[in-house]
Amino acid sequence: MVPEGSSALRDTPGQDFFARDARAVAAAMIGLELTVNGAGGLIVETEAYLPDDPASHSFRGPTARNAAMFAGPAASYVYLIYGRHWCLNAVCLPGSAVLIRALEPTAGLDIMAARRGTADMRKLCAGPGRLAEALGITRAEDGLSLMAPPFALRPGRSFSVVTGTRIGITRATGLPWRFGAAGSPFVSRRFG
DNA sequence: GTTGCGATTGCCT
DNA sequence: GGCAATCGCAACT
Repeated sequence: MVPEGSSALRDTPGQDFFARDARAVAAAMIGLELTVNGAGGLIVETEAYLPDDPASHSFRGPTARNAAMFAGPAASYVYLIYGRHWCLNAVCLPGSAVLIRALEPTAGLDIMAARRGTADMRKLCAGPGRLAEALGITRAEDGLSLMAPPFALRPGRSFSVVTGTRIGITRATGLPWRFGAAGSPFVSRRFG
């Protein structure tokens, strides 16, 4: 029996896994192992963004940038932030997505260290921009399915899930839509 | 056509 | 803790 409030998935996520409220998906993604061309790790931090959410890129409807957010469940949504960092999302129901914010590195450590220019495991994938850089994600991956190569998502480890407020946003602050693996040293910021 | 700014990071004090 | 970097997008004239 798995304790309530913890993550545990036995099977590889299918489209139905993503076709749910983004908050439920964000919590359920904690503990999954995500790799891109063999490099990646366990998801330890996520955030949910919804259609009627002022902080979401989809808030004002479809645009050129956010098209992937309306491409259907399990699509990736990759965007550039501050002119320098790529961020990876998992699309859920139309106009909603889960920002993948941090991984506990488990696979392809050498290539991720080379891409990041550091071997510090704690900083390899701690933050959405760092994670994308370590996995080699750019605009080229925008709109691709997370259920097919180069992506791979499969059961990893069960964690107790904690929540907090989303990071770095200026609108709709205060909502507890950030999810993390309790006690993980690989998150971008500690949970209060 | 122009302008303001962002779901971040790394370097500096 | 403060702040510059850097550019594509979307809002606005």
